[in-house]
Amino acid sequence: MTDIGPSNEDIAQILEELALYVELEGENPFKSRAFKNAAQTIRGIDVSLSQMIRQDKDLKQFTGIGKNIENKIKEIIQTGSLNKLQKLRRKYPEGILDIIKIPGIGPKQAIELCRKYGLKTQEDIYKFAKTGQLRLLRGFGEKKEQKVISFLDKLLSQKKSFKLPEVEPFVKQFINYLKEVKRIGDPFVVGSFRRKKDIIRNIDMLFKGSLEEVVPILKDYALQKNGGVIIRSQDKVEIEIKKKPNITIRLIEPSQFGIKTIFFTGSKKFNKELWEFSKEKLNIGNLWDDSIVLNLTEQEIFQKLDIEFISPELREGRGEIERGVKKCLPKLVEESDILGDLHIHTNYTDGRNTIQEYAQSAILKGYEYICITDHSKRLRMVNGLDEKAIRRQIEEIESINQDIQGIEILKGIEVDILEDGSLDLPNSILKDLDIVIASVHSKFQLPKRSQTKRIIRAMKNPYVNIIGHPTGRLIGRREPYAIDMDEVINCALETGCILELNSQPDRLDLNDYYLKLAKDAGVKICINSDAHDIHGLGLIKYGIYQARRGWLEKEDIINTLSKEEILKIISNKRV
DNA sequence: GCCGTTTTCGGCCCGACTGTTTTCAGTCG
Repeated sequence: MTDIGPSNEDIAQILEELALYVELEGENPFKSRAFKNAAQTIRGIDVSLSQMIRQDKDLKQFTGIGKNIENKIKEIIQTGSLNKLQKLRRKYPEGILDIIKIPGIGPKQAIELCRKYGLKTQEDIYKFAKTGQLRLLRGFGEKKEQKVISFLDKLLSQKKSFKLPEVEPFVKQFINYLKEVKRIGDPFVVGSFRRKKDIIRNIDMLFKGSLEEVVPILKDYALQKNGGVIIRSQDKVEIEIKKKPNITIRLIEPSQFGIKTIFFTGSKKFNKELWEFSKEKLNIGNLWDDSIVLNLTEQEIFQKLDIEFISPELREGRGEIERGVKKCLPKLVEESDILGDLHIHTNYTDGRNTIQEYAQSAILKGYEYICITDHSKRLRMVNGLDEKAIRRQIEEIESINQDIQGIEILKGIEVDILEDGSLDLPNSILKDLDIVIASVHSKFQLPKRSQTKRIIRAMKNPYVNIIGHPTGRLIGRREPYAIDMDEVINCALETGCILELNSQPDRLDLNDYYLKLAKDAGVKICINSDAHDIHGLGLIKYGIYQARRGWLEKEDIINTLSKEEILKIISNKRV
């Protein structure tokens, strides 16, 4: 029997939901955090927990999973859910977890809004706020009401959306189900998922097959997931599963598979440009429906158009067709080009593994080097390091380096950029580190002018090598802070500062658009995992996706270079 | 909840910010 049980991501989501309810219950806050930590750990594990349980393997080997959570995971895998969670869901109004997601409203106020005022969904809150009633409540006022309104204005107007890593396991499992269990021929994912966009609203898939053949299989699958199937037309079926993106399945004539693959991979803008191009090039009316492309594969169609094959990640209408015609598309970076990770948090601060453990994992990943970059002292909440602690860490790294084979551990820091652009640590300590990442972790609301000045001042410090997550966005939760990216890019070029592509799934910062801007200007990028445990090193793959969308080649990225070459670049800036 | 352990229970994430409750609770990073 093929694995159709809960994926690790599913389990992580259930534990996260539990964490929220535990918070609502007002239980020991550390309990809630334990569930969140476990969820985070599980996201990073690349073996299926369902499989591990079947093989009777011990889950307690993972940090953050003890006896209790292990039992909960077993229950999730065996029953698809958690009794405790079901009870809690019944205890509170359905929308309460969405209410907590509104910035400025926490568990205490969410409960009060529900219990006292009967506001049970985000829509309820929105209406209440719009009529000026929210500001009258205890703990609210005009400003807070406005904040709530502007957040919900944006959120309620858009369709449900998902981060790529959230849907990846779901899609994989679905394909596996079709191939292994049902032996459906060649399910093929297209659309934004194939283009590896950071946000996915819908999964598009192509099948060769007939409605009669496919629908019962899809219904069977949807049933197992408590979802439904909608037949939209003779060649289009949609699967709806709660808390997952819809899957749109299109049934394609085998002779048209190639051209439909291009069409449904998109993007719209790319399609329009390709369509225009084909009209002239091949002297045809409609590329999507012309006999000239029948029975051709996607590759063959590009050949026919005399265009170099354009990777799906590039198909956004940003000049890729023109470059394809000239046969000079970028040779996009691959994960195997990456030789090391330069942004890692250990248990000195908010990371969950030791330097030693990271080193071992990095060796297994085939890295030549890693750089340890814990937080600086201002971030007290995570035990940010002061000079003394850094000295201690430097000593430990040097001692490990003496004993360890096959990898070099570099000494670094992720130092906070303070409000005025000065740094949270003096140069006297920064100069003793191999790599300094400087990041903004506070005062996100500064006006554009001041925020830009702040970052530029940091970049001009000779010891700052990399600007961490340069726009500070948290996908779906926090907008990027206001900065003049042109100015930042220019300054990076002038100072030799490197911009980070942070691979955390909710950051992916810089985004694809800015990456291309930076690349075109000649600014170097560093793709980092920002790992908080050893499994987090694997997140680099999402950074790679984004890098490819941003046209990046191996040459644009510093951590494709050897350690010696990187250190040379850094010492150049310090002169 | 988990972890580490001097194996049985105490420590774990604490301080700044916000808006308004005027002396602080709730929220956030």
